[in-house]
Amino acid sequence: MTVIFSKKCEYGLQAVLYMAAKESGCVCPSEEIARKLKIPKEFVSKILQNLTDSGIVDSKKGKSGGFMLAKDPSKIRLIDIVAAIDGLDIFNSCVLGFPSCSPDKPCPVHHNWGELRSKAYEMLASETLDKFKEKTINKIGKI
Amino acid sequence: MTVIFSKKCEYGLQAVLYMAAKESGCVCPSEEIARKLKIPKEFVSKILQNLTDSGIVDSKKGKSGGFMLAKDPSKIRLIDIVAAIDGLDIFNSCVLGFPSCSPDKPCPVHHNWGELRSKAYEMLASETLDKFKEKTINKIGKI
DNA sequence: TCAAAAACAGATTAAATTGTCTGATTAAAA
DNA sequence: TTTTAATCAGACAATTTAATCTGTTTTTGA
Ligand code: SF4
Ligand code: SF4
Repeated sequence: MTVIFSKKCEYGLQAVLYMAAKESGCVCPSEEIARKLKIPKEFVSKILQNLTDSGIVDSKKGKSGGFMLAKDPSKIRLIDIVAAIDGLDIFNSCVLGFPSCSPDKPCPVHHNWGELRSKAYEMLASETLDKFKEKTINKIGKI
Repeated sequence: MTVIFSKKCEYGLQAVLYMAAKESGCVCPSEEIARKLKIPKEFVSKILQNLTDSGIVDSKKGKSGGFMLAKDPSKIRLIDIVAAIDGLDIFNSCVLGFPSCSPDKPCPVHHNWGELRSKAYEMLASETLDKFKEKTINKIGKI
């Protein structure tokens, strides 16, 4: 059951939050991330490779290599990860699945849903990763 | 790309809204619903059979048969359809996909997301189908 | 009575998503 | 210099979801 984001996106968000909670610049191998978040290693590795292409994370090959954030946490928002993985189409789509949403043909829940979409976007766009550090540590456990 | 609900659920919601927009008690064959909503006939038929089992719609077999609402539109809420098809688990799940959500281990967006979930639930639970008639007609076209 | 049109049941296929594997390349450390 | 541990690329497998098909039963209306 999908809430909003694909598994790929959920794992990507979790992984990036995890990295942001560590000392800045420190290198995390995908094995560590997978173990801490209890998600498949190869999968998270693939996802982080994607995010590397998107310029959100950086990677270091070879022994004692791994992934790290490409920018300062204060420069990364959750919505950036969502945009890179799932895209931003959800924020223009209808909950009821009606095609061609337009203001002159509003669906039955248009007003409410439009507002919720905006709030959700705002939630993901207004704060940067550095704001989440403590809560991430509390949620995931010791880092 | 799933917004929140599965295709099954989206189609179910649309079909029920469609039926509620017609004169009460009138019979809609799945072919008509599929044509008007531009969704696969066999699929919507399956979904309405499910909703029949759930007691939300009723069916009439044989020639000039079809589906109809089992109760008065003022007795049906959108959340009832969601509950019957996708279930209500989304309203207890985390957007970030973290397991075991609990108040003492809130995830980084706990407060915001909790509020959005409640608002979404409210949107689907507070009004009954009869309130949506006009808007549905405007959205789907002449009925 | 009988042909047509519908729901219904259940099997099957198709597509998308999720997860795994293999091997190549790279770089650090022993 | 060689071993080890990592990313990376791309194929592959498994699972879930979406959609279709086949046939049966039921009912109406010609
Ligand atoms: S106008 Fe209606 S159909 Fe379009 S997104 Fe808003 S709620 Fe959905
Ligand atoms: S507490 Fe955190 S993890 Fe749990 S549902 Fe709320 S936001 Fe998600």
